[in-house]
Amino acid sequence: MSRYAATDVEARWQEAWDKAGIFRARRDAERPKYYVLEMFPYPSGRIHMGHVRNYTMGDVVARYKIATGHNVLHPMGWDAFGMPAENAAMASGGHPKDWTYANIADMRAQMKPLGLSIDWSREFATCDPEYYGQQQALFLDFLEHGLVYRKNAVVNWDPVDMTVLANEQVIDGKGWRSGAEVERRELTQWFFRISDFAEELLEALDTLDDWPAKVRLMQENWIGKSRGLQFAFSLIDGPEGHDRIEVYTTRPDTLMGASFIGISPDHPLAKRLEAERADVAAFCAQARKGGTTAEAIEKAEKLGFDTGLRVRHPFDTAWELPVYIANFILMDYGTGAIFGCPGHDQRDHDFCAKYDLPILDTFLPIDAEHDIQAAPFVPLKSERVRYTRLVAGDEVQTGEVGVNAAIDFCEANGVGQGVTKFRLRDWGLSRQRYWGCPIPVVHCDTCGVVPEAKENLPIRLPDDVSFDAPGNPLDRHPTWRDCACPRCGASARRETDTMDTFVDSSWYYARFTAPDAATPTDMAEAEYWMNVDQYIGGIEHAILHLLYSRFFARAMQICGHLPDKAIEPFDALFTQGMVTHEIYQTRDVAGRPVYHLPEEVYWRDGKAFVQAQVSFDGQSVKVDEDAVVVEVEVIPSAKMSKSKKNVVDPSTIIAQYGADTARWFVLSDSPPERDVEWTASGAEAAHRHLSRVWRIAAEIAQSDAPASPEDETLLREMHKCIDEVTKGIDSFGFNAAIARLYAFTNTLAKSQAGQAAKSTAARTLAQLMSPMTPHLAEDIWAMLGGQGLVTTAPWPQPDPAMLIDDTVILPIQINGKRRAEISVPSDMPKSEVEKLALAHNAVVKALDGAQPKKIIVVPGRIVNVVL
RNA sequence: GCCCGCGUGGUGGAAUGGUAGACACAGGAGACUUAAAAUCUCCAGGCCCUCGGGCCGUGCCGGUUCGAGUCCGGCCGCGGGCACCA
Repeated sequence: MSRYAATDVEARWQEAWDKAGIFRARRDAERPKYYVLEMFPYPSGRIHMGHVRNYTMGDVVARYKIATGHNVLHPMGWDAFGMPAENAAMASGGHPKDWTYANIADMRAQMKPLGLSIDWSREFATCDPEYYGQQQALFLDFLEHGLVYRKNAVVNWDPVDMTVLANEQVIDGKGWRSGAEVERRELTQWFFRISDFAEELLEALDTLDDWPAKVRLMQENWIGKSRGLQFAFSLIDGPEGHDRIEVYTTRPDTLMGASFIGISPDHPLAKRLEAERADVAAFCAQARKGGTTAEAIEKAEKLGFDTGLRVRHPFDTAWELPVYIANFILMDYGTGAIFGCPGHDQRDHDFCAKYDLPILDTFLPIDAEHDIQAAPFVPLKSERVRYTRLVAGDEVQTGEVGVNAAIDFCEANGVGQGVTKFRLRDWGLSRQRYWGCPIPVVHCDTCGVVPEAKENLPIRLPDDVSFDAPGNPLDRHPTWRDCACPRCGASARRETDTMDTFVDSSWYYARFTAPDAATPTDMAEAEYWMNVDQYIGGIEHAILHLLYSRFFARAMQICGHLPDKAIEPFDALFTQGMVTHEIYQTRDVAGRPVYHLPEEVYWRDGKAFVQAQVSFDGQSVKVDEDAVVVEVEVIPSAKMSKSKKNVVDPSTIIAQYGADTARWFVLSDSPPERDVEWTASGAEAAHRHLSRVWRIAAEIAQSDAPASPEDETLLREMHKCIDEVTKGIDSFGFNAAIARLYAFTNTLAKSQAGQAAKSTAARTLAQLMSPMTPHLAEDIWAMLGGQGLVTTAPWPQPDPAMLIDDTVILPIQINGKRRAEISVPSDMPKSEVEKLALAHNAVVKALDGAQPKKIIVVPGRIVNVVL
């Protein structure tokens, strides 16, 4: 008997599926539709194990849904714009477009051998002009509907590379590429009005029952709804036009503990003073320095500048408070001004200590001493406190009640009003980059900012650009900017900013429903295919991508590009874990880590070793055979990265074992939402198991064993397996489903049943395995005379009668501890079971003639005798 | 600082409040073989044992329950998200 030759077999079945066209999705009113989507990849050039895991999970779902009679849409595309392409161009002198399309071709070639049930006829890349042209059309529609606007905003500006940097690209206050000190600069940028949807995006989270609670919570926190009081302090002798300072607070119950007013360096009052006074200007310049990252902020010293101005406290006009400009106050949250309450806030306490301002309390612990001068008293909102001053009254109550009472009191006394604020800010989409979707607007001297005419779309990126100088190549292009004003026809300039790449990924799922449509979507197709029934991807996109997509779906619905039902585009979301791998590390003489490839490491007595590495001047030099052997430090469960030398290339694995092995392994060892560690032995074991299944099936195909009493037992096991595997796949319990398949394989291997029963069992096993290991399943199915393709064969149904055993083994507990067991017919009435249990030796012995206090019989489960 | 999640054998993990450790990895013993590979069989939480079994055991302490890995409260540890957010 020959062995299972995975690679040949897999290529053959992929061809068969292709020929049969079974993954081509077409509208069909007869069958229920099912849209399964995995987050599309960035075309870096190589697929990695994370991709394999992600797309395999999607494929399991897709194939299962095909087998259960659904009309499945399972598309694939490329998130193809972005900085790596430009960086590669700058480094090697190529063109981002060539680099990107070459990478797409490479990755597609690596992906196809996985045997995914993808409808490749729908494939597109976001850098295709056909795609980004439709994105430009969407932008124009958004503009018309007031969903996008232009305003000045403070950004991280790299003065050397001459571009805006995302917060993630600012490290220690310096640009990640140039190393230059990042400046906060005000630029005119385009923004999506996502904050207008804050309330709706928050409330709709409650409807997303099939999303992970964790993701919903993260979005909830990101949107950051808060309720507080907005009111004004009147300014004494302020500059003209500045007679009050508006502040927002979530703790109005601390209003009587105010010590100072703080305003942002970007506050209109600060700017006014800055224009008039050199000392203020110097301070503001100092305060604006440094990035806006968490890290930069953490290190920055809290600085204040006393403007000399004073305000009056709203509840006591004789009470005057100083106005400081402070570097820690943000202009784009609340009103850009705060009142400082040192008694109940650590930062304000530090600030007041530093600038010698009074520290007052407004409430204290109920039954403990607290020295407010030494430290602020910061209770939880739910903690009960003893109020000591006005506004919330002087009763004992929780902070939460105090806040509400304070808002009511202030409103009743004409001091401000209760307001709701959100942390969510509008989404700045302008990027000073070449490799992105051009923003389709024109700057005209007479007409101002004018939307491009739709018939001029797509506004294509020029191919002839150079990356030899910093800044945006579109800005430097000799002719690309020149155009005619769509409104007056005079010569005008194109906008050279491109869109944030998150825009590209915010609507691709909708485009897949009609990838060739002449408008962004085709409503008939969208009506049929939307929503995505199952979306699968990494938790790292829990906030930005998923929130942006939710916003985009709403915006597209408003513009008539999506049906009403699609405002929440993803019905179910699954976030899968990473594929990790051990790191093998030694150290050179300077103590710096040296990493070793898995194949350099060998194991003895559970310890890992490599040939010694000797280092001269930090250069690691490998010494020859008879050199010292060095024990390696093994760091488990690490993210795969080239620099740590712990990357496993899927293509290598597929060449060695076949795709089914890789697919089986990434699903088998851990629950899908958790990380899974890739191990060579695990992969080998997976391969060994698949070969075994094939061998068992091949033996069955050639056997002529007659029917036997064992048949019934085997078929009962089979139906239980169908039931459990089906439930496992339905609930994303792929690892549990696979464990069940292992168990059933063992049963089948040992069974003495006849050929007919075994053949049925093996064909069913092939069906149950087909979502995970489709090639092997087809091969077995064909070998055992299955009709057509196993991929399209109807999913097996468990026979309920076969799921119930005639007899069950019932454990008997005495006082909750397992002491014995009895075998009883599964339909035996409780009273009979009780009698049997009481008659059992162990029970009689334990009772010692006494009556039991209580007997609990859980049919089919357990008996508990309480003494 | 605020919010959330998770702690089960040597390892990954399984277990609608009902026999804890399924299934697998690594390990051990054996069969087949001249040998190896491949394959197959068996063992395997810990501690005792008169070989029937007994005691302990799901991070720690307590609670609810006939019964808790699972529910509740507190602690310890690890991981994740957010954060000059007023």
